[in-house]
Amino acid sequence: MADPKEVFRRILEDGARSVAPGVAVQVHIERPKNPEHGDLSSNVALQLAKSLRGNPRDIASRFVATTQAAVAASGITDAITIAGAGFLNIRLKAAAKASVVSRVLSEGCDFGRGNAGNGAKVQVEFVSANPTGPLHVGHGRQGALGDAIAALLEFQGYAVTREFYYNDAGAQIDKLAWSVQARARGLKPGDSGWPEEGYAGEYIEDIAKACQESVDDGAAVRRFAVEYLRREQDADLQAFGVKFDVYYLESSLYTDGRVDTVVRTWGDKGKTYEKDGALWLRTTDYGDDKDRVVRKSDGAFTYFVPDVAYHVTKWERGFRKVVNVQGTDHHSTVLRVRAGLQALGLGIPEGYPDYVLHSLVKVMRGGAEVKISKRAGSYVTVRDLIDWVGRDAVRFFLVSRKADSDFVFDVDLALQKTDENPVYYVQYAHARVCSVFAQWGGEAQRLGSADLSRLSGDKELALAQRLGEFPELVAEAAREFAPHAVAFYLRELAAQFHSYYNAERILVDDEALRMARLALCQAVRHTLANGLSLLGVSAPEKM
RNA sequence: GCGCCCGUAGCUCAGCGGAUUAGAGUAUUGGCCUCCGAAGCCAAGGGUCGUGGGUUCGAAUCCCGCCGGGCGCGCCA
Repeated sequence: MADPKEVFRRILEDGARSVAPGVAVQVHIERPKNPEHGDLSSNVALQLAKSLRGNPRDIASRFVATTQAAVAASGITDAITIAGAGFLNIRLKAAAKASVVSRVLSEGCDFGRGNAGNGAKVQVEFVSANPTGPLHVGHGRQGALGDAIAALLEFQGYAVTREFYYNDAGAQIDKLAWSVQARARGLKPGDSGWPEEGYAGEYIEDIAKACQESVDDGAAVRRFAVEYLRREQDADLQAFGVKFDVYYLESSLYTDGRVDTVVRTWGDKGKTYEKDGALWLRTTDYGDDKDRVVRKSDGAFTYFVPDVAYHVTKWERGFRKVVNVQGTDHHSTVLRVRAGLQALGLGIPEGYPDYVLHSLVKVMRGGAEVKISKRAGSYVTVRDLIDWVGRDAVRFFLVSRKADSDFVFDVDLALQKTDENPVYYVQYAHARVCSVFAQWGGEAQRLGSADLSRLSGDKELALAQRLGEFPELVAEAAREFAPHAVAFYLRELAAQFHSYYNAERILVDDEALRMARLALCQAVRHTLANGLSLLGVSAPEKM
């Protein structure tokens, strides 16, 4: 059976053409919060009231009259009823509610997959940490967010590339090399002769110890340190379950001439001018509050030039959709990069690329904020979090809030193995289903022929309806780059499942009923597993 | 000072291209283990949606002011 919601939508769309010919209206179908208002509801009559200048309830009754035959033929409900200001409500037949179960069983790990992307190339750039130290919790949030966004887009039919961009050449790399050299010479942070703004973390000493290069060979030390930290970051990312397809080096943009090309093109288009010994770009032409320096008076380019050159490569590589995941502390670069791209006149759209900016992560443990770690010095690392609470909890927690709200990571909560801990609560629901199947001992394939009309209780039908929301939910989460919606959904689904599981016995003697309930449980298991997989969290069979 | 973001139950947060009585979790209180996992379930209480205006038949949702908090405002990245 087709999705009841879509059936209802089509009936109302046809109804709208007849009630209000020539008026364009988007039919929204909602699931009312109040069960007295039925299972599905639409406010289309209220929407049309404005353009038709009519009473919403009169328009609603015209809808009821004109769709009567279609409703009767649809099989999903007995009648449309009018309520309140003019809402059109329907109560679904039990069979319509349960029908989603057979769909989930046949689609399995593909349940929820969509094809909005239709194979289009998308790039998600995230983490992009410079190789000057271990990854911090902010990188963790980016990793969890970016990877989940990438997974959501893949699930909607996009060809996704996960990319990591890093600066292997700038001033901060010089500082890194100096810090390692100073350590190798026996200096410690704060000693006289320690480089100004040098890196103080313990890892600097590790690098100094491991480095076989001559202390005086700055270039060699620098190369060694960058490689060392890249390896460390990769190990952390692997422990985090994040894999990148492309690592893009900022230095390559200089060596292949792309930076020069960008600056020259701006000049050719008359977008730059000299002032105070520097070269400036007219970013104010594109909404910036002041123009920006492109080439400093010492002859070096500012960071945002290679940034723009980098985004040109994204466009040239065929990515018409690009999502950059960054901290809100970088929000000023958004306008600048877009302005820089516009100034090149390459026909790149104004809003290119998309950004998801996330705010800061505060780590709490034992009622106090944790600000330092031994390894990194001044910040808590991703590795610290994984060591404390495990990868699944870190990934689930870090995507469970919308990106632009501050996040307090409660280490003690993440360690609890109780219902207070959302990730355990969701994983536990999955493990419970698996446990039923282990006791049943039958073959899951047989569930496809279960008679779903045996599902009749309020809880099981509500659970089935909840499953039916999953495809639309993930589609919207992908559109809005909002994986937190998936985390919320999973928590609600888990709660509903636990409630059902405690209220009803699954392995009843009545075989037909048992099979129907097992089919429902299996559908829940698939949906939980699919959702968790999008978030990069495992779905354990036992806990 | 300017720009962006946030302000919803004691706490942590959803909802915000307007629409039927504002949601979830947690905390609090009271129930539920001969029976598929009590790592669970059920029930109750708890909110002037920061604040003052405006638009609308209708605003947590859209617009403006104010208050409170975060981030950014470099010829740093």
